[in-house]
Amino acid sequence: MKKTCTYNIDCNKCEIRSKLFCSKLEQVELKELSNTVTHLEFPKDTNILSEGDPITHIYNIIYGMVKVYQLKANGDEQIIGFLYPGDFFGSHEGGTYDFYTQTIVPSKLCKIPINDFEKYLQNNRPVYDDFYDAVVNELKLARIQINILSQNNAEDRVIDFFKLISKKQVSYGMPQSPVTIPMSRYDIANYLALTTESVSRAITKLKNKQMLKAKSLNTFELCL
Amino acid sequence: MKKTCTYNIDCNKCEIRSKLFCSKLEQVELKELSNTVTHLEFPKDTNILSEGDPITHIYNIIYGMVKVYQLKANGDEQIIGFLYPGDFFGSHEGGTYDFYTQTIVPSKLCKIPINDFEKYLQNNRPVYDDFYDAVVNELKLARIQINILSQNNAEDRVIDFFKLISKKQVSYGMPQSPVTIPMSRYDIANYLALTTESVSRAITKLKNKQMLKAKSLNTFELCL
DNA sequence: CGCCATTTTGAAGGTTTTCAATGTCAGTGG
DNA sequence: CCACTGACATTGAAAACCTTCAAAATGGCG
Repeated sequence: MKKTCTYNIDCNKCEIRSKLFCSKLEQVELKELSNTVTHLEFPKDTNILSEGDPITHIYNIIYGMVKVYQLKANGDEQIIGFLYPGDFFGSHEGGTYDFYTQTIVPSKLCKIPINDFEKYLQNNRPVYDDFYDAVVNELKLARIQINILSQNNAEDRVIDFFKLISKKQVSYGMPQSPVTIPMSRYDIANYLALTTESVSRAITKLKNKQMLKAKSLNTFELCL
Repeated sequence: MKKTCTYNIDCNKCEIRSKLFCSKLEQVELKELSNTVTHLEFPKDTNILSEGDPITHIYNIIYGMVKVYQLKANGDEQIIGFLYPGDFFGSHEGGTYDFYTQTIVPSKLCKIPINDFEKYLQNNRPVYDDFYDAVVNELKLARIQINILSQNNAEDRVIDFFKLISKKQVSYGMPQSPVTIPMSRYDIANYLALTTESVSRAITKLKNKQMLKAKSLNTFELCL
């Protein structure tokens, strides 16, 4: 699969608009926005942007999933979040992005030029408020990750990871269980600051304890 | 030492105003603010507010130091930050605070009623922008902590902690080194998700490696 | 000066990492 | 259609590191 672009978007028909700042825009603004956005389809494992790139766009996730990561001092990557449809990334970092993003499954993104976005931010207070709330939410998620990492027990971290994904699913209208894990064991391990082996062993133990039931390699019934 | 209150503040004479949103206020607003703020002096280890308390005030730190922590699912506390003079805490959580704060040394705080603060937020765009930047900065600090915690090596975490404090000192106009550590080994350990013993051993090793030179129990020359 | 809290040091035990090998699954080509 | 391949996941065993529990040392403060 190759990257495909779509122009002539009609934002009024957007399937995820209700979840985004766009829902706060006036009809006039929305019509205007339709002319500046691009829809992009990316295959799995596509880099969208890198730390240090000049900020040019805001990206909304229409479908698929994106991982966000930083590089640590030693050069290793550290995943700081997984983005679901309705999530966005790309702003509040000053002049350049301060993280990397990569699709982990085939994904469709909506790309808005930063200048247009800034305009709405300046002129439309509800948009600004919405955006502000999004940052606060990111902060909460970061602190949840801190709480997860502060447990030095692989099993507890993995349990928390499944709970986190379960909650994410609920907030995106999916069922609480079973949980679908599109990310690789490597990505889970990275997010939890463990090795893939430790994640694998923890999952095995949880299955033995009947706390997880594997429906497939990436789907689990939760009994936590 | 007991808590002492001061009224009749003159915000124009505030020693930390330049570091705070107040520097974005008009003279008229500042005069008005002077009538609503209170200055409070607290001894070491005083709880200022708890998770779940209704949001009533914004607190600015004039001098001293405050630790911010959350309670984990198991009831343990998890420190998520240390606040220096010029830092503030108390908003962007909805109706209630979602963390605990406690002084770790004798501290003087400036307490602003949330209603007054919200008014400036609504009416004065630079104040809002300033405040927004503060949240973004908190997010960056949270992600730094994630990067620290993702290293499963006590020595590396402790090194990063010293570097972090060193940077904090610089941004508050203090020298890069020596570093002064007002927090207890317990607090350091908690922030780093280690035990006090591990922190102590890591510091000993770093001293042996000449990477740290202890000038006193809480002051270290850095050679990192 | 002496007490008490905090910090440091010690030894044993437990968990994770590391390195290696095996197992599993999807996609490819014969 | 099936065997093969390569990426990913799981399992195994040894080593490394942190935690735990205990004891000694240090430093602040009355």
